[in-house]
Amino acid sequence: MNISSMEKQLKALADANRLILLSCLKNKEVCVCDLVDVLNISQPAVSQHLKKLKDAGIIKERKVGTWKHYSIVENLSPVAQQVVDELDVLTKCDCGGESCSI
Amino acid sequence: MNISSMEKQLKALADANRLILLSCLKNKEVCVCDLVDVLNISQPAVSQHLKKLKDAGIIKERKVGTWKHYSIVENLSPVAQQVVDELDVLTKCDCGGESCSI
DNA sequence: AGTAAATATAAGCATTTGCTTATTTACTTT
DNA sequence: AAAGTAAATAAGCAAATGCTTATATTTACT
Repeated sequence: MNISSMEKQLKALADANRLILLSCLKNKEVCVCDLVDVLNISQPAVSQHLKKLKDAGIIKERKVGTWKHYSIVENLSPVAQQVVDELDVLTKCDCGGESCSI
Repeated sequence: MNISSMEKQLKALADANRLILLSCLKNKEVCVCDLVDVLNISQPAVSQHLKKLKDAGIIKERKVGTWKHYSIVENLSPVAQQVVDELDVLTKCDCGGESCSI
């Protein structure tokens, strides 16, 4: 990987809120509404974080009606994979509530 | 590793100039004067980048007279190690010139 | 068609970042 | 001691970042 695409991925990863989002997404698909509940920031802020992760090729989205389900891409770069591996799974955002039915 | 120390390391790594510095330091010790020649930025700017990498626990310094030699720490965190592994060695900054004798 | 819900985008603002030039510190050499 | 060199620190500034509120877009439901 060249320096500039590595920089882009690292910039996307170098934020506590985005790392928490990735902890939520580790091993599962989660919809935006549930991710919003995890962080104490507004819905647009979460949306902007997700966009940054998506633009860096770290997560992908799947549209399901009005909802959007995000998940970590399959073939992550070695660096991004290592970051995700180091994160603890955050079960706080497991689905099951009435708000969202994955 | 917890989220906040991981964030600090990633922030230190998420910059093209600092990645280039790490490419120079890969496998060897280099003095500041030679690192300054590699990047097209001022000496103080390089010094600030090195400080950020040092504060994140990624590089260390060794004082030799008036010079300071920097190198990558031995027991790098898994994430930082993966980043360094992905970088190509930059031979441009190999010592040998008259300015610095490591 | 009209309303509601989920998400994205736009605009604005405070903080952080990365650079610059100027200065300071520490060491070496004469 | 005085002068020179290597590196760090200080101060200041433009650009980038992360948040906010407001608005737009898309889909679902009645």
